This record gives sequence, structure tokens and C-alpha cells, in this order.
Amino acid sequence: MISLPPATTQFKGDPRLSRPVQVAEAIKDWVVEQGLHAGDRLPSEPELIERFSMAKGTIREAMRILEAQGLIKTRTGPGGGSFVHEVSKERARALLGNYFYFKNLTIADIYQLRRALEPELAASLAGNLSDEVLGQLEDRIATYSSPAKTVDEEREQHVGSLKFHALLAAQSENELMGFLIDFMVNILSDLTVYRRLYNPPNIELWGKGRDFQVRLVEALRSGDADGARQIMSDHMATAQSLMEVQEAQMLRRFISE
Amino acid sequence: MISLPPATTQFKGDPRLSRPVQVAEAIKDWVVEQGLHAGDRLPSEPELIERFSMAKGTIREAMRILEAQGLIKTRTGPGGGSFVHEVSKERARALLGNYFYFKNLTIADIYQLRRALEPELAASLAGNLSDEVLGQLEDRIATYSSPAKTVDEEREQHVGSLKFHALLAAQSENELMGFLIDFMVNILSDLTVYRRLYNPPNIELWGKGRDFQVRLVEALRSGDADGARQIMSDHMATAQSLMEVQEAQMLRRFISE
DNA sequence: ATCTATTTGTACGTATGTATT
DNA sequence: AAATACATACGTACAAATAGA
Repeated sequence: MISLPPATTQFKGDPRLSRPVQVAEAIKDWVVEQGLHAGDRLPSEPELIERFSMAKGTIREAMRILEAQGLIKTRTGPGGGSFVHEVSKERARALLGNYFYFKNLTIADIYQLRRALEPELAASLAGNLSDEVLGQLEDRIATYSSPAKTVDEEREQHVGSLKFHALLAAQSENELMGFLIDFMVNILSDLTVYRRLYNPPNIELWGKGRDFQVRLVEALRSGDADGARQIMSDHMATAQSLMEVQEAQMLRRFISE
Repeated sequence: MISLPPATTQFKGDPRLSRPVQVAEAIKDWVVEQGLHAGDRLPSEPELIERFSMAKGTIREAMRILEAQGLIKTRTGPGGGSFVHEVSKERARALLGNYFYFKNLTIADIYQLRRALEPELAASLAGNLSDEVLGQLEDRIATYSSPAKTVDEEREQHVGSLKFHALLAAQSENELMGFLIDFMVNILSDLTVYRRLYNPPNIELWGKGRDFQVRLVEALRSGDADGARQIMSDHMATAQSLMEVQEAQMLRRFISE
């Protein structure tokens, strides 16, 4: 059984903040203090009303704040309530995407990072992937093994090849690196799907892209870290040159989960 | 004058989502459609109640969601209301930090990224910094020019030297790169300040750190991109070896703005 | 399949706080 | 100083969802 919220005394938060924000912050602190984990139950609405001596609406606004940040999930019904929730990758992606909505990131910006990071990722994964994952990578490559005939098909293949990189990113033991590459890949994928980016396609060069990925899986399987790094590095350079002919400005919408 | 919210018809959102979330999403979409910018005013509370045919509480919860994501700010009083707000770096940092709270990132993870990115940053800034910024960098170095005598002083100097990197990050034309380095530097800074990390200090090696930074500013001023990259690369390697003797697990609290 | 208990979700009216003019 | 235009907070009543008997 989880003991009641913060203290037994009258709650007093930072008066510069609105009350819902004060409550939300207090609950966050309390979760950390109590060492709660994902799945653990927070006090019920009436309990929180009682503890903070605030109205139902105020408490509910606080819960919506925590929910918006991805830190809790709420269910109705018996056994329901609010539960600590591990912030999902999708939510984190969307929230970070909001920041860049106002920034105008360019494709060049993204590729500057991809060129710095993905070769490192490839090197650190060499020799560390299971046969299952290596198989999944090969399956992905197979889905775009034959040259695209239409622009739509080409677009679909491009999104598919980005999934190859997302799959690699998900294997990283470095969560920060993994998240970041996934984030960038998703932005590029969004651009390809939702906008008229990525035409005219350059069939010849994208063919090289497939080739790169085949050789990369080879190097990853054999544990050749330096080779994997080099192949990825070349691959990034090629992809960049293909993308950079496209429009520079991006993110004209909020990313959703 | 801004016309009313979404459409003139009865609002109908995704029924799988709670109503406040539906409203928040609808408002986001509407902001994008209308091409609203930071500072633009959203419809007043009564207007939104009218438009969505929902109760005040529901609308208010929706506004708290948008506020928690950093997308709006709300003011009371005449001329008050809710306004589109550019998501601040601090907010984005905190929201992304929540994601990693559950992940246990290690110092090694962070340095793997720093080693890949900061040399690139240094190279891209070489020859592109104003005298004013170069002066600020030198001022920073000056604050820890004399060796620290106590552990507390050493800690303070470490935080100061991290600010050097944050200052560099802020100069990047690549917002993604700048944000990311700033994010990592802030995590390391938090660790140094709030926890017992970073003892025993290694005075000799940190002395080298100062040296690196002096040489780096030199290279940045003279426009020597390759030199700057190399110096930063060496600097990162040294710093990593100093940090890695520390405990590996991090982020035992939620990052606040 | 229905009922019942539990817990959140929505509605609405009123009063209070706050900043502008 | 007073009036005005906003958001903020409170409290109650009722609706909807879900789990279990």
C-alpha cells in the first residue's frame, strides 16, 4: 500500500506557478521520493483533493499536465485511477518535435548529425547483433530489392529504407543515440510521406543505397566495426546528396504520436 | 482579427481520446492551419466553450495540456487569454529529460555522443564566431584559470567549464546539434551539482582541460576548422576518462526548467 | 447477460484573483 | 480609484466506463 501524497502538512507550492502546475510538480517529486516505478498507482482523485485541499477541477488539470508529459496514464472504472507511466518513445519524439516546429531545421542540419552518429552506431553494433535482428534487416532490404517503377513506389521504398535505419537505432545500447537517430529518421519519413518532397527520384543512386545496406549487414554480421563505420559513412554521404536537392525548410506541422 | 476555431460545424474528434486531448489536438491543428506564430492570441475561454460545445473544465484541461507541452502561455486580466508560445529550450530539455529518467543513461553513453558531435560543432564554428562571442569564451576560461583548492571549488569550476560548451552549442547554426549538446551538458551539470559525483578530482588532468579550451578559442578565431575539430576531439577523450571513473547510472530525478 | 460498485469524466454555476485602462 | 475583461478556483451533480459478482 502506498502512503498518502507529499507530507501530512498543508501543501504549499511555488506561488509564482498556477495551482495545477504546483500540484503536478509536487506529485512528480513525490513519485521520485517514493521511488515509484511504471505501473504504480497514484492516489485517487478524492485522495488528492483531500491531500492538497484543492478543488476537483484543479487536481484534474494537474493530472492532465502529467498525462501530457507522458508521465501518467489514467483509467476509469474499478481498479482504475492514475498510474505512473514510462514516457514512450513516441511521446518523447512528439514533444521534442514541437520544439523544432518553431526552429526551421533543414535537411542539411539533420544530415550533419546523421553523418556524425550513424557510422558510430554501425561500428558499435558490429558483432553484437543477434541472427534474428540480422535477419530482420535483410528482410527489410528485400522489400525494396527491385527498382521502383513509379514515384509513389519510390517514395514507399524510401520510407522502407528509413525503417532499416530505425531498426538499427533500436538495437543501440546507448538509449540517447538510439532515440536521436530514430527521431531524425522519423522526421525524414514524415517529410517523405506527408509532403511532396523527394522528387525527382534518382533511381541509379538509390540503387547504390540498397547495395550499401547489403554490405553493411555483411560487416555487422562478421563483426567488422571499422568496415561498418566506413560503409555507413559513405551511405550517409550519398543519401545526403540525394536529399539536399529537396527543399530546405521542414516541419510545417506538429508531430503526433 | 482571428476567425473562430476549427470549423463552423459541430466538433467531432477521435473518440478513443479523452475530450480534453481531442480539444488540444484540434487546437494544435488549427494553429498550424491558420499559420499562427508565437504571440498570436487563441480564442478566449468562453469562445472555445462555445465553439466546442464543452464545459469550462474540459476546455481548461485542454489548455493545461497545451501549456504543459510548452505550446501556449496564458495570462489573466484584460487583454489576457492564451497565446501561442514557442517551445522554450528549457521546456524541451525538461520534457526530453523525463523520457530518459526511465532509461538509465550512463556517462559513457553521453560521452559517446559528445565525442561524435562536439568536434563537428567546433569545426563548423571555426572562423564564424564574432569577437564578442570569442571574448565571452575567454571570459569563461578566465573564471577557472587558477587551480581549485577545495572539492567544492573544483566542482564549481567543472560546472563553469561545462558552460563553456553550452555557450559554444548556442552558437551552432544547426539547432538540432545545438540543442543536443546543450541537453547533454545540462545533464552532466546537474549530476555535478546535485549529486556527489566527481570526486576525487584530478587536478592535473583538469589543468589540461583549461589548456584545451585556450587552444580551441585560438583555432576558432583563426578559422582553423580541422585544428578546432582535433583539439575538441582530444578534449572530449580526456574529459571522458575523467568522468568514467564516476558512477554509471544517472538521472534519479525529473529535470525541471 | 445483467447488475452493482468503483473510479474517472463532464457539466455548470458561482465566486475570487489579477492586470489593464 | 474604479470599472472592466479576462483567467483561476471551488463545489456539487450527474454521466460514462470498467471490473467483478
